[in-house]
Amino acid sequence: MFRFELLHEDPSGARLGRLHTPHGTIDTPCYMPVGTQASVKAVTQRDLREMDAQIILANTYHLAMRPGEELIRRAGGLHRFMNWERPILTDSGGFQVFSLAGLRKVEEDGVTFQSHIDGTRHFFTPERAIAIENALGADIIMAFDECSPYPCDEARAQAAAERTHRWAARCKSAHTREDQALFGIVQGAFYPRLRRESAKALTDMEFPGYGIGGLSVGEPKAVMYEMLPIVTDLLPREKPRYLMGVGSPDCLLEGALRGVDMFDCVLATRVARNGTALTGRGRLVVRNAAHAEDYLPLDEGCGCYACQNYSRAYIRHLFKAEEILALHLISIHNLHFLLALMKDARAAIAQDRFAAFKADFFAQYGTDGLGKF
RNA sequence: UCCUCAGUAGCUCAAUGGCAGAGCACUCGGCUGUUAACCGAGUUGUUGUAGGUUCGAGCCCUACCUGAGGAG
Repeated sequence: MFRFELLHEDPSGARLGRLHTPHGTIDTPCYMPVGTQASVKAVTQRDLREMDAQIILANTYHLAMRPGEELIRRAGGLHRFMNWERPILTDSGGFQVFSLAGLRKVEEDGVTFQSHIDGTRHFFTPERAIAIENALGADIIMAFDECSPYPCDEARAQAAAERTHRWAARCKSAHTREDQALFGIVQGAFYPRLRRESAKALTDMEFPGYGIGGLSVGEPKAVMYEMLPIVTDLLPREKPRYLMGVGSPDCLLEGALRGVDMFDCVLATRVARNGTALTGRGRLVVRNAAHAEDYLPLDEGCGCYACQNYSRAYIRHLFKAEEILALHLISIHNLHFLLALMKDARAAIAQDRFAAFKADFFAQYGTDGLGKF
């Protein structure tokens, strides 16, 4: 049921592909909006359909804590529960174990941690994570991994990567639904040797797709860009690669250039709620006083609902007045911006002009992939 | 006309006679597999006015100004 078609490779190294899932197809490279708790914050599923989002994310850890995977199973699965008939990908909760710094203990069998909601103690294992993901019913599910921090010494990074491999094998054994594609996750922190070993170990397990994890955890972008080709060169060409948690406009293009097919990121929706719009000319902090009487749309030439109907001055007013509509409008714009950017990127790849497309984008965006000229 | 109370940052208010502060507002910065409509930083003063006491006054004394309440 799950199939990846590699349609074309641009001279730059960027790939054009198509993912087939039980709930529809996804053109790659793609940006996936994040709906951690079965909701992409501040927008409706109708908004997501209108901006042509082909797939969204949800999170295993959050949904297991609340409302609980059994409730969602009884509700008919995640798609039906949240009224999203297109593909869904669930993250395993491995990253939450890493980011919820509060009481947690990582052992070979699994991870003991406290819920950030009510402090109750829980034990997640690879088997438990997969059981939850099976209950939720997403089209693509992620293996339960151990994400290393930055910086991280080599011995610790190696231990985490090797444990991630053993857990990946356990996830594969525990996985029961053939209509869900289970992706393994490459770790290895910032050590080329560990990244290569991780890519190889997971490739040997033959997953239908591969996540690249443990990046964008505080390291300089140059370091992330250095790690990417080391991994993508070793992963099987005909399988999709998903760079987890990455999604600033510049990183999307730099990632695609290095052979990444899928991205997800909370950045677009988070900065939106904090008053910043992503535009072709860089980030626009629309909450700033400079826009009090700025009657241009957030991004000139943008076709999104917010830009077609409202000015920066109005949206800034809404933001300063703490009107919830501000968060809705900027979120719609930012998501639309990244989805449209990837659509344009795909068109460029199809015509073998991705390198020029990227150069043109950065010339307008006012930065290179490292965040400055 | 008299009595009482109160005047401190844009607002609401702190500050045993000993470096004039907080919250909010405002300004700016940050945000990358969401513990985030969040976090951080910064600007703002003839302490109502004029005198006096004191080594030193936002604070004590005098007069005046303004506001609120009360009496007539």
